[in-house]
Amino acid sequence: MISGFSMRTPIEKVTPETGHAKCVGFVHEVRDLGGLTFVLLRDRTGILQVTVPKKKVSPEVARAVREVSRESVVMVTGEVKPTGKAPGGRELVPSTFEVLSRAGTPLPLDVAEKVPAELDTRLDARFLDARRPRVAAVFQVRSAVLYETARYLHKHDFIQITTPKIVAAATEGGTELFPIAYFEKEAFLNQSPQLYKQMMIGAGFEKVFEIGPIFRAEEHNTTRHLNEATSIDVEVAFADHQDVMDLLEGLVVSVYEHVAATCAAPLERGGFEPVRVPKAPFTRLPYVEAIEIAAAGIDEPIAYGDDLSPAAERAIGEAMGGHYFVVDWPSSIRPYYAMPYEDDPSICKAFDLMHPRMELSSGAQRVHQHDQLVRQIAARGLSPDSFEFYLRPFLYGMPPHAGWGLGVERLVMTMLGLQNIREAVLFPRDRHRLVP
RNA sequence: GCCCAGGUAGUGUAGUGGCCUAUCAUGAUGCCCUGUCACGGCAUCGACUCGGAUUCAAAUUCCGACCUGGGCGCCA
Repeated sequence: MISGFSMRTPIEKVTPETGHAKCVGFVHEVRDLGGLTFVLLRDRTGILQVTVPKKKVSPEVARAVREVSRESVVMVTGEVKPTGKAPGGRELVPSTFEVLSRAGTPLPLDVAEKVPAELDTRLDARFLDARRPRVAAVFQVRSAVLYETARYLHKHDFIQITTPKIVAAATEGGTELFPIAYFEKEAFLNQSPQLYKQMMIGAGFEKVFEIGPIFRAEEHNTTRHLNEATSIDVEVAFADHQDVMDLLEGLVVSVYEHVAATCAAPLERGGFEPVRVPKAPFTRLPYVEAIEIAAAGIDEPIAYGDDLSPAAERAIGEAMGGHYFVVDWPSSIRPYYAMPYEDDPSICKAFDLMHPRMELSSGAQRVHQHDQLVRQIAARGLSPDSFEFYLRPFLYGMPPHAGWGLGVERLVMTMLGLQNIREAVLFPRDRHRLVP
């Protein structure tokens, strides 16, 4: 009878001194030498060698070991014995060996990874793929990133909010939205909490953040875009772009430090190098200097007023060698809500936080005066009437404010050197993938 | 959306008109093996995405569909 899982010993806690132990996990590998069989038992903390001398164990144990398949779930009890012949200097000799759930054969992919599997194959069988220590490490890091982000912001007196993901209209512009049926009305999945967090500035919350999903219906097909992503969104009242850049770089450094401090073991099991904590402050590179660096580094022409292409970002990233901000962007290529400089309205108080490989975050001081917002919307050829829902809070007292949005997947991806952003999501949604 | 490259056993691959009754590895199944740690040995199993065309002959060439990867655009 199965009982007492709470009494089991995590594999990383099994030492030569453990004595009697109960361990549970997956059968990572079976090596049958004839009279002697080695079963590698894996839980999320590591791998333990179970050594089975067939003539010295009970017939029931011998039969269970003979019949077990790779990746079956088993519970094993027995004596832990110190030995120099086994990994970790200890092995478990079973007195009971119970198969709790037998894995079918053949497996859709090789968890032990003697043969690699393509990402598409892996995502189709993500439940198996995630058993691999490398994949498990990614999501332990992602969890640590989210934990430290929330802790850091709470510690800085932020209020965590959650805002609707089902919205009535395209409010921010610049991207395609997913239409959905909302009873008798048409609705959309929200592209960004931008306007809601600004409303909470209008509500006097002063410092708000949200960690939540964002949806983009863009038909891109790259290693750095998702149609459903997770965004860390921050908005701060009585702050300018410099203030929120300081906050952002402090957060990024703190997140790296927390991952370095808490995820060393899973990263090592997963075959990752230890994370290297970036040094603050990050360079603040004016846009005009950025395009000069880009122009010198790439063949394609680049002019003032162009956005930075991926090739340009890589060229600048190579020159910068670490995280950096691009600041003082031309107002013409930033959204209507970015605050122009008072002395030169052709540039604005917007910024991007860059990792050498790609953009991580965008932010700005926002326009907080209703009249100015209306003018900037109109100047972009948009109709202020269709922004009524957005503009209304600005009529009744809106503090000056600034904020940013930071992509969780890109942060994890660049932190760990992942080649494809889909690796940083358990169940990614891209142009073609809707299941699992 | 545009462009490029692909689709061969469960997985990863080799194979550019006949030598393919399709390579190798891993896996699965059975047998042997008491110190493996990518265990080893023997045997067996298992695949050319779909439809059409060209040809005496197609995994291989052509057309279409579907699917996948990547670059760009857009975007974060």
